[in-house]
Amino acid sequence: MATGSSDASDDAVRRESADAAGPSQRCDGLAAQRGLKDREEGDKPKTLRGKAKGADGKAGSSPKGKGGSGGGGGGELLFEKMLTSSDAGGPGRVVIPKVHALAHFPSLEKEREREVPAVDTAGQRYRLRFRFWVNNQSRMYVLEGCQPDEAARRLKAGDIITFSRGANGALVIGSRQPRPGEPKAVLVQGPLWAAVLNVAGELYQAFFESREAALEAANASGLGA
DNA sequence: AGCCATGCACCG
DNA sequence: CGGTGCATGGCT
Repeated sequence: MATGSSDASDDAVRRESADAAGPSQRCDGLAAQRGLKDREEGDKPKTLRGKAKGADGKAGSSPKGKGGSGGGGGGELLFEKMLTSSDAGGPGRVVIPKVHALAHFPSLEKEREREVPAVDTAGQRYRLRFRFWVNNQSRMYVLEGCQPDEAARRLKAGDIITFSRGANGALVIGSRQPRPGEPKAVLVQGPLWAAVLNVAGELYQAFFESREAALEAANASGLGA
């Protein structure tokens, strides 16, 4: 494969989808994000991968042993997801990315739905339903019954919901705010373009209102070419 | 080719 | 009229 060189430009510029009718929230400024590097299977800008272990998010490279977190104090982080407006808005249905659904939730090979007991970090217990919808020739996995938790935590689109496994194996739900500088792309509405910029040797992600502007900035920063 | 966000039709 | 389940479309 001869890809190689200018991968950056293609990967760097990606369009954010517009949410038809909504409060016109313009991004006139510049949202910067440091440290882009998650890249594994099907990763979406909206799906954040948890690499932080129990303590603060120190960017350490862990050699893949599962129990890395070891004693942390709270539980082993399974994955987290930034809530979309669909996740947070209505009936409390949270779409679970397939890879995580298959990895961390009970298999639905035979059942169409499965009850998943869960506890939040405050000790409140919830009864969630893990199920799937048929979509095209595949499946879409959804966690239902999240509304109480979303309400209790005042979760809105752009907030991050975390799924951990407690010591007893129970599913633990938590949430956190995106750290400053973390992409809140889901909150941005309207047709925007993003570019990865090289600013003084540090990588940033910036959003623009036109593809041209994004490309121009990318070129200027030295990553476009 | 596939995923997922979201709209919406249908059914209670 | 509200919610479930689905289909479509945008994006990777």
